[in-house]
Amino acid sequence: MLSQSCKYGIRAVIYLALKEKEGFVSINEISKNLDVPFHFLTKTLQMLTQKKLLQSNKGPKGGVRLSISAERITLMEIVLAIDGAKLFEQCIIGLPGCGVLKSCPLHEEWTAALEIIKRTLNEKTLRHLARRVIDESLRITDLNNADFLSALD
Amino acid sequence: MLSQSCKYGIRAVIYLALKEKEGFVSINEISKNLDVPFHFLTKTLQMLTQKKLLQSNKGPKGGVRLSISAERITLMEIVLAIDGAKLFEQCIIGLPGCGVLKSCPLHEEWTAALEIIKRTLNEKTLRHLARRVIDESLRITDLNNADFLSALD
DNA sequence: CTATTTTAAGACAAAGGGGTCTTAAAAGAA
DNA sequence: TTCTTTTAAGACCCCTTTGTCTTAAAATAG
Repeated sequence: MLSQSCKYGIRAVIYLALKEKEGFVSINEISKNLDVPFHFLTKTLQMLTQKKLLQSNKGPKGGVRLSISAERITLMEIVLAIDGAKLFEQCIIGLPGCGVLKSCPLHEEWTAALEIIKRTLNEKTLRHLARRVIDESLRITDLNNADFLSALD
Repeated sequence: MLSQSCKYGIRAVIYLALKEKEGFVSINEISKNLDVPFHFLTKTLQMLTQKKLLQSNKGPKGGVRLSISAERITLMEIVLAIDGAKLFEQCIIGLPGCGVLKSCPLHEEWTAALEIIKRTLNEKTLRHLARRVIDESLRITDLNNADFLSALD
């Protein structure tokens, strides 16, 4: 469904949304708290930086941060930046031109499921998700957010 | 979403449902009509044979056929036989234990989309899909079914 | 029995994703 | 300036998926 890169990336930007007020956050901190491979995460976040969704700074006090407010970034923007649009364009059984030319026998149902997914990704902003993590104590880490959540503010 | 193997497999079993009355169909015929790599398809269909969804026979007049009537085989059975259940068990952002332990902030929406997909796969039988291909002239090949459809009966 | 047709099985190659490691470059701290 | 911290970039490896090819085994046809 989503690539590993994209999964890590989503969790990282929610993390950044949670720490929005703190400015630049080092990728090292993110990778440790989310238990995600450092260099691999670095590449993914680089993509987001190149697409202007993040800003980065080198050196001490450097790191990455959201380039605009968390409520103005949707999940769809993150997914498109990392995985591209192919997920939303492919026929479930791989027929080229399905939906344009004659469709496959699952086209209708697959389109309906995709619509839910697309709507969710378009509607949910990083602010929404960060708020859920705090208010409903949902999580973005393997175990518990407790360690870094308690240090928020 | 679905593996290439699974996509080929689904198209092949719909093909077999269309030719249900004709008994054993050679994999060579299927691979040519669907434009799918022969040896690769063979392995996938072998899996379906091992899981008793297909029957196979060697030699002249041999090939594969559905082991039971097309209306008694759901798409879900095909997908589970080829790709397994992992698609339905994984968290959209890869958190282990999501839904069991504390959930991720997308759990609710992802579950809803998955439900549509699961319901479709469980409800649609090979008979349904074959009928759609005929009645609504939908397709399971890259171009057009015309060549083998016209030779049905 | 022999030859042919077909699936079964397994070795192998190619490509991509995931992940690690090393080096470069930039920025701040001393 | 010099050292340290951090992102940037790229080489490299491993594993899985996809796909090809070869050989074996079974079944039919003659």
